[in-house]
Order: sequence, then structure tokens, then C-alpha cells
Amino acid sequence: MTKPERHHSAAETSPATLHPRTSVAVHDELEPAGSSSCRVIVHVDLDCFYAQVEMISNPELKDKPLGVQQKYLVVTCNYEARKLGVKKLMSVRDAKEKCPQLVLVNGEDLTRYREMSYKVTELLEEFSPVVERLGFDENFVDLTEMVEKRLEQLQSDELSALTVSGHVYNNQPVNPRDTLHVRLLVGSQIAAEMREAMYQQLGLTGCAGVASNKLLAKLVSGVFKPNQQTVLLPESSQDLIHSLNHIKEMPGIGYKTSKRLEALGISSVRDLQTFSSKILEKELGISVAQRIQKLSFGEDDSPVTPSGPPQSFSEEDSFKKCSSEVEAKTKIEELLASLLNRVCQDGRKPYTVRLTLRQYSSGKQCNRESRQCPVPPHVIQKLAAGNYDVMTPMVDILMKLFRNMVNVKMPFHLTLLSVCFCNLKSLNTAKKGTIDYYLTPSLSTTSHAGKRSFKMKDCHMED
DNA sequence: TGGGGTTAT
DNA sequence: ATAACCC
Repeated sequence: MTKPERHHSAAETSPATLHPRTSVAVHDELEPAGSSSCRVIVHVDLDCFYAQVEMISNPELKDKPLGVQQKYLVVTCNYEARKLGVKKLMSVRDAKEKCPQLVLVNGEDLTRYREMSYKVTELLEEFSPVVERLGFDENFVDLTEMVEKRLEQLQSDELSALTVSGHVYNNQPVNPRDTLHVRLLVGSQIAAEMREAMYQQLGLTGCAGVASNKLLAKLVSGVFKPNQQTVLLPESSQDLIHSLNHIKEMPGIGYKTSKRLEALGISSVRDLQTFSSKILEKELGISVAQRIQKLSFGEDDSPVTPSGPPQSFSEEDSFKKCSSEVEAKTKIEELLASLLNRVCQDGRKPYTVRLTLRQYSSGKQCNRESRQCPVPPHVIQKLAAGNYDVMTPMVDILMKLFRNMVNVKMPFHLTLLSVCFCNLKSLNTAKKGTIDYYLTPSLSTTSHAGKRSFKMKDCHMED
């Protein structure tokens, strides 16, 4: 998260901005184009994503309370169900008790969710290529350049007539002469266009938050909930971060860190702001300490990092008990079969395979172990040629990894198996400008070999 | 607690 | 290979 910023330096790195802004520069017009010190970031967050996808697949579900089930959990539900008391990650038992009319669909196969998720990311990439995915249902987009371009096109009379789209956090008045306000307003208009495009083209609704960095954009996107958007003006950023009831709600401060902070007597955002930096650095290490203390002031200079195609593909299955090698082998074969389909569609080849498992333990540990190894070159070749049997050699490798973790001569009790392909590379390493590059259809006719989309409408490969 | 993902160490 | 984070 500390990669150098390529486009813009962050305003919030200035020590003066550790405190709420009382005045705002009004003379940004004097700055050379492109040197803006304030970014415009949007966070787009789909409403109950899996449930929306299910309602699109089966419109009869639309006006019913709907939950998406994985094993014994309702992982998400639509707003009809929420009105009746169903919450995310509620057990199926509790949910049915609260809401006997609840309709449940199984959501353990993520294929359709994943596909729709990438359609959303691709749609957003058409606005600006700098899109970072967070899970399947959230995206960050850096709108800074787009906003600058729109402002350059505007006449001065149009500039003073700009209006906000959606809510302004805290109902803060907009100052049309404040260039930061104006940029964020243009950001709010782009956000509205994004949400409209998502609805018109994909049938999906969602929220958006517009602010000067990722942390604030994410926090503000959830202020008005479903299918609404909110922009945060800089003067209200302290109000927004202090609206959090606990530091655990701060994105970037997870379970472990919040427990350690609590042991130090830190529970509110203000506690973290005012805590001794020196002691915090001793306790958590300089990197985490400095990062989260900046977060507590609403400062986040991490760039929107384009996600691009996925770094890994994995499939997992959890269960009450698996205690024999043949049983494990069968489950591994299932996971592998699905994965090979995905890897095949992607076009890139995995150079590493990993097996992960969770062993039963009465203690409440999230006890996962993994072993990984290279995918043998002859298997990669078969993958490239297609259609040869690649299952058999891969299952053999995975079972070796399995026996490396599990002594099969002793009793064992597994509750999860997962197979992951990573270290993905385009098989063809031809570089641009070389003969190989132009002789390779996958490189010379698409932007990136196998890059998830089948946007083939513009290219005609008469094979 | 599910079925995914990412980056840092 | 694990541990932390995110959804």
C-alpha cells in the first residue's frame, strides 16, 4: 500500500492537514495542469450483490425475501429479507426463525457472481482505466484525470452552475468558488453516470462514495444505503471518521490489530489519533503503526492500483468431516475440474499449484496449512495444446502435496480443502515489436492474451 | 461462519 | 509458507 504515487501527490501528507481544514485554497487555477494535489476517488459498492444476481437470473424472486445460502449460512440477502430481520452471515436456522417465508438459493458456486463482477469492473474501466477491485462487489476508480478534463471543457458560466449529484455528507454547503468542492461535484456527476450505466447495461444497483482518497470514499459510500450516492467535502472528513463507533470499523484495521489496540486501551478513532506514535510503533511495528494512525485522521495516500486480470484462481469446499484419502481425492478432483475450466478460459497458464486444508481442532483456531509446487512443464504444454488429459498428472501432484501435510496412516479429520492456481503467465512471452508478437494471434489481436473479457466484437480471427 | 481474493513478511 | 487484510 506504500507504492509510489504515479499521478498525484496526496494533499494529506502535509502535516498541516492532520487537523481539520479551516480554510481552503481558492487559487488552484494557478497550478500547472496535471499537478493537482487533490485526487478524486469513487468507491462503487453493489447492493447485496449475490442476491441481485439471483434476482436477475430468476425474476420471480424479485418481490420475495431472498437469502443466498452457503452451507449453513445466509451469506447475503435482499432488502425485502433485511426488512424482516435477516442479516448478512446469519445462520440458516436463525434466519428461518426470524423470517419463515425466507426463500433460499444456494450460492456456493460463484461462477455467475464472478462473471457479473468482472462485467461491472469492465464497465467502470470504460470510464477510466484505473479501477481497483475489492472483493466481487466493490471497485475504486481514480477520477482525478477525468475530472480535470471535464473542467477544462467547461466555460466559466457553466462552471458556476455546476450541481452535485446525490447527497452531500453532513448536508455541507457547497462553495462553487472552492476548486476542491468543484472537482468533487464533477466526481459526483461521473459517479451518477457510472451507476446509471450499471443499471442500464447490467441491471445492477449500487452505492457510490466520492472523496479525496480511498479510505474516505469507501466510508462515505455507505452513508446512504441502498442505491444512493454521497460525496464528502474535505471540511467534513473529521465528522465522517468520528462517526465510526469503533476502530475495527476502519478499513485496514482488521480483527487481529483491533484486538491488540484494545489491549492498549485504544477503542475509538480518537483514542488512536491521540495515542503515542512511539509506543504504537513499538507495539505494532513502524509500518502498521504509521499506516493505521494516518487512517485514524482520514489520511490514506495509497493509490488506486489497477487490478487487471486475476493473480490466482482457487476453488474450495468446506464440510463437516473428511477422514479418508479416497474421500479427499474425490473432492480434490472436483475442485480441480472446475479450476481447469477456468484456467482454460483465461488463456494464461498457471506455473504454481497449491493445496490448502483445514484440520479439525477443538480449539477455535482458523487453522489452515498449505503446500505448493511448480506445475510441471509437460502439464503446462498440455494445457496450452488443450484436450489432453491433464487431470491425472495434476491429481497425482496434489495428492503428494496432500500426503506431505497429512499422515494418511494416522487418523485425520479435515474440514476444508482448497486448490489454487497462481503464478499465471501468458504462455507466449513474445515482446511487443518482435516478429513473434505479430505472429501470435492472442497478442496481436487482443489487448492482453486471455485478459478475461471476450471482447472479440472488434477482432475477426478467421481460424 | 463461506468461498473467494490481495499484499507483506 | 504463513499471516494479515478485504469482501
